[in-house]
Amino acid sequence: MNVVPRARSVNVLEIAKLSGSSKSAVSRVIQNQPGVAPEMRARIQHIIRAHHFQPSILGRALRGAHTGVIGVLARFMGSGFTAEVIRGIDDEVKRKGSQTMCMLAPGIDEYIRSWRTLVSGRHVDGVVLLAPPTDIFKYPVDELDKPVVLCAAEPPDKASTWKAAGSVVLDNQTAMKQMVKHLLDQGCRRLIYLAGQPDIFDCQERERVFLEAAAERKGVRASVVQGAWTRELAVSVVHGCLSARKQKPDAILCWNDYVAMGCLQALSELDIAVPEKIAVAGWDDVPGADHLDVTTIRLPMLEMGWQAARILFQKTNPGNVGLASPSHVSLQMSLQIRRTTVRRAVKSRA
Amino acid sequence: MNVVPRARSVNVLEIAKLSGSSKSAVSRVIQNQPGVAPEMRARIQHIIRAHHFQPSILGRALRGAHTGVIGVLARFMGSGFTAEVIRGIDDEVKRKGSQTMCMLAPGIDEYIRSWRTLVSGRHVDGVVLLAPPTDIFKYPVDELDKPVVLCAAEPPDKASTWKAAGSVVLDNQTAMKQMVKHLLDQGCRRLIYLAGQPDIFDCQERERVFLEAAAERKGVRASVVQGAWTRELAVSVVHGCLSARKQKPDAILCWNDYVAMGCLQALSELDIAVPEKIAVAGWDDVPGADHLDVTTIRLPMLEMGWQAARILFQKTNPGNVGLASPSHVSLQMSLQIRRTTVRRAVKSRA
DNA sequence: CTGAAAGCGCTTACAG
DNA sequence: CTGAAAGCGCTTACAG
Repeated sequence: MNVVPRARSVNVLEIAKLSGSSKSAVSRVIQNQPGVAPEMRARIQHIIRAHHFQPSILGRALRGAHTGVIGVLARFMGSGFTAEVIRGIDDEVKRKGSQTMCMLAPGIDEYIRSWRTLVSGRHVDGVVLLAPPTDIFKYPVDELDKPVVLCAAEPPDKASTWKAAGSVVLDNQTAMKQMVKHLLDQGCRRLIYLAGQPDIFDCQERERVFLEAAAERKGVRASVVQGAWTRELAVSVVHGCLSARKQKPDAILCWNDYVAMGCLQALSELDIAVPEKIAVAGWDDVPGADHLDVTTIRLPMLEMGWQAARILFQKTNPGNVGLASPSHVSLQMSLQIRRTTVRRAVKSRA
Repeated sequence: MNVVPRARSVNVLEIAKLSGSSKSAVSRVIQNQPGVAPEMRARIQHIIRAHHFQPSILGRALRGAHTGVIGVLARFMGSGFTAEVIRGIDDEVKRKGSQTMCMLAPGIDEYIRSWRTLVSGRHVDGVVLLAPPTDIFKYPVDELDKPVVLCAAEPPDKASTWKAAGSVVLDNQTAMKQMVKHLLDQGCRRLIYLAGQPDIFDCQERERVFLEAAAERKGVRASVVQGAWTRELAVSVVHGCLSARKQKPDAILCWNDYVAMGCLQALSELDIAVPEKIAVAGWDDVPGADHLDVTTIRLPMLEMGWQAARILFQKTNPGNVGLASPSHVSLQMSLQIRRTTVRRAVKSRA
């Protein structure tokens, strides 16, 4: 196959020739390094601008230098969560003059592969792992030479090679306690939790703290139901769940808002009054959840992204000593009380 | 700054040494090219597997060869549209054994910059431009050496340098005609269209075909209202719009479903019955639109992504002559009739 | 301050 | 079939 002659854009050598200097000088100017006479520096800068010259990231990357590109690895695009956190990361990355590159990798094998593509290919200065599959922690991280920040996940073993990674996590425990307290305050005593996929860190943690929070109060029955991962699955799971149990639950807490929608649909089909007979709550506060008046937990998705990018930059440029800000952040979520759980007299809706 | 000694992973030269051959042979094996003795080929393959060797995309890219990476440029992550189309692209790209890299670039300048990062950096074999700002067509495309496929956009001038680009567009005209016909069938005669951002191709086109479709029937008043780009803006725009007009509209068509939610909220605050007084329709069929029972237009987002990736591969590998499939595709959308527009007796909801 | 040279990891004519 | 060599675009010791 003959190689198509490529419309070559200008490169360092040409800039050097045009300015009557050398590649070295041009490179130093590009990076704002000393060692170039002021007049020559000005001349080179002029030529660079005149030709809209942008140094190739490839050459730079191959050489092992900074690329000005930050990688983000995510599993799914389906949820608003991924999209919104990426937006937060990108905000902050752009503010620093860098660019974001995202890759999608649902399964653990693809995840590892994409990670290698990004990192060992030296495309990027660092990587944000966004809600990685929990199996990721079985792989060592230290053989990789680029900084890593975890988003919505934490290594199980603090002593592992992962301890060098930064992290931004959600305080699931506090939020779940608030949620459970609210449901109990509404008079609910038989709680069901429709849990999410088991290979997601937040899902695991929420399931656990749900049971813990419910166990703190006497006379409360709490159980976890698996399999309702999507809205469609939730419909049939709720149907099955309610027909199988003698004693109906009086509250169903869902791992996300879409599942809550499926739950509401099933209850509507069964003619079960919400919230009178069964209270329903979701998680995430997706767009539309307020319009549907579903009680939920609001996630600070944008801030999660900002923090992740901030920490990554801190690791990427250790030069900026200054006031070292934390590399591990835990963010609070906020309970949004709406119609689907308010059973008491005081239905205060601001 | 001293360079941290990087944990070098194995490279072509090492594989060559280990197998007792040369870089050339290894490279040929990697690419399944002829010119290597069967036994040597087997030996090299064995070593490659044993060391989990993955050739660096950088070296390959720098040399101008295929990288197995497809670039996607998008403006926003906010809407489900972007996320879902990317998912479709990624599906198809993975099926071909390649990987997807996405970049976000809201404004035209960032868009151009990211495009150059992707293409002139030779990171990618080709690029999908997802709902680009319409200003993009002012920039020539032929100086770039990588294939391009447009998603949800078409160059205004078929004779421009853009004619080499593939495209997947939505048939806005047909869908809009169906929507307007449906509203007229429901007895509506005074239509308002809440239009989207003017630098988006689909928004421009839908605005135009809305007026065309309404003009086809006598006795129909149709007007376009600008500024209701988001759900929040929609609330105040609808308030303003209804207080300003003597004759109220009897149907409000919104450029997307979130805006329709804002519209419904405003009407609810004004105690205006939907659909009896005013019918409301959205566009996109986002998750939750069915639960809210909003009439809308469903977009084949996943298929849009599949098609874009298919066309791009066709351009990337012109070798696969076979049956050349089309490089320009127009996809149909489907009208979803729901509660917010059904004013006639026959309220058939399947 | 200045620039020639080596090298990052690959692929591809080219000569043997 | 086989391998040495050049080169993609950059950065960085190194010598002047």
